[in-house]
Amino acid sequence: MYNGIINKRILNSYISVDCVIFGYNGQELQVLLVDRTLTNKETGEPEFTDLTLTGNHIYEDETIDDAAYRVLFDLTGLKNVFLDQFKTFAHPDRLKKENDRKWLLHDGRDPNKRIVSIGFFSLIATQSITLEWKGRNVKWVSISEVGELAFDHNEILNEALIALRNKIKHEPIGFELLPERFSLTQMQNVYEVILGTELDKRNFRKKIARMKYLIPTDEKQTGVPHKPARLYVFSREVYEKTKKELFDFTV
Amino acid sequence: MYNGIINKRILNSYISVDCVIFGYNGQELQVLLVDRTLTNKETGEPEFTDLTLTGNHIYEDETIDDAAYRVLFDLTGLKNVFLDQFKTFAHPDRLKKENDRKWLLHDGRDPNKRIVSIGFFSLIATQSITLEWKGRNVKWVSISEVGELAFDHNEILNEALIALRNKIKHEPIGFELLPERFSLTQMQNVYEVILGTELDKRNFRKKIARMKYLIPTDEKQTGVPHKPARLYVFSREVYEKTKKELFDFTV
DNA sequence: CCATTAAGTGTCTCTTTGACACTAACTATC
DNA sequence: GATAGTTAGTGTCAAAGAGACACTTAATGG
Repeated sequence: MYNGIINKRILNSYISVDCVIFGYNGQELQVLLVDRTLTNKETGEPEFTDLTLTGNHIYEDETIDDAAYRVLFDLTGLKNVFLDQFKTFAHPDRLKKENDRKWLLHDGRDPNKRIVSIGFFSLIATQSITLEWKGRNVKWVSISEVGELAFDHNEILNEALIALRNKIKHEPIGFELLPERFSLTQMQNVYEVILGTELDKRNFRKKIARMKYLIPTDEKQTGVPHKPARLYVFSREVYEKTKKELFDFTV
Repeated sequence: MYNGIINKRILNSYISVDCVIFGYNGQELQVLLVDRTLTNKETGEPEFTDLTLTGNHIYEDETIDDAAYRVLFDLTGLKNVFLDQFKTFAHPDRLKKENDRKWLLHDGRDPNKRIVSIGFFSLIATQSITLEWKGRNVKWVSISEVGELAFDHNEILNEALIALRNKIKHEPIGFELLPERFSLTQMQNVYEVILGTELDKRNFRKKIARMKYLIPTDEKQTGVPHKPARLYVFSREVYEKTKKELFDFTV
């Protein structure tokens, strides 16, 4: 709602992108977080530690998408990554947590300066990366185990999850979290952890049998102590050909 | 894709909201545009004229949503308006059209300064407003008749349309474009013009008969030269109660 | 070779979709 | 006040999709 405003100075702000990077470890949906530890300049003792999403400022000559791809590339070394701009955050108080103020001061930044952040979410196959980012520690954290994050990053993460859930209901993006070749059980698990539902195996397979862009290969799992699953690949070409505007206005 | 960058100066920018305001005149989907005419300071002659979306800068103490509601309120006088933040635009060249440069110079603004714009779309019942906005001319233009707009506003409008089409497939927002009491035929027309499809009257009614939040009233149309239609109202309470997470991952 | 484990498969019922055509109720005009 | 014009409102059938449900198969490990 329109609540009125206090002063009429026009907001002039740095612009950053924040990327919510989702991964899947075979069991759970995870998110990649940066471990931020502030050491006291005099004593060298760690003063506080917490976790943030990964983000960076946008440069002057750069598009928003380029900035997001750059953040992802710096962090993961990957270039062709699924990325979706889902929402922009600019609440006047979004950097006002005590630790955040300390951190910004430590970085030489003005903790009273508002920063607008454009939120992206990304899906990556966790097998494909090694973690290192500008000397900071990054780690995978299961969605269910994410505690309090810096800034407004809990809000950004929640909105990203909502966007992800909505998107996966209508577009085939689950495979982005899986290796190039994957089994249908893996795919089903991805849907289950994202949507938080249990799905019936046979019904799930009936459903995706209609999706012609999931192509069975001759390959099977190896080294598993049970019947090995057939592996599938996602065909973007087939997908682009077969997708149509679907008319469902459910709800 | 990540194309590299030319300089590494951090983007510092004004932030604006741009609102794509959709309306419905009983026949077509329309959008509210501002007629921008630049008059030569010396001769008083109009130098050029074009159309823009409605937008404004965000103030320092204001949330993004507040700014968007403020823009809408200033333009329409309406306070409880459907509003949806759909995408943020900040391409480095987005203000680089010739007329835009002239316009910015005329306003005393730096035409080389990049401005980040947060895009919203809004649905309003056109009957409910009278048009006046800061002395400028605003007018309804049918979607099919929108020509070239200022800045990157064609792109913003296109993205807004995509967002609107996606949203109306899954959430009951069509009534936002209609008077408080509306007929089912009106509702069907709204879906048809937004989705660009023809719908079967009986099937449409079967479908929305399941939507318990469309409540028939005792009232009927008057003054129409044919059988008068029953009027319905949308019940937000019923909607909030009956909506559930639907599990459809079609496509 | 036996136990364990996950893969893979079919049927039935119920709901939803989509195609299709006539009667009802009001106004305007003659 | 009869008639023409116009849109409202309604039901059925066939095809497709959703959802519930249980057994056999193929690998490994001991």
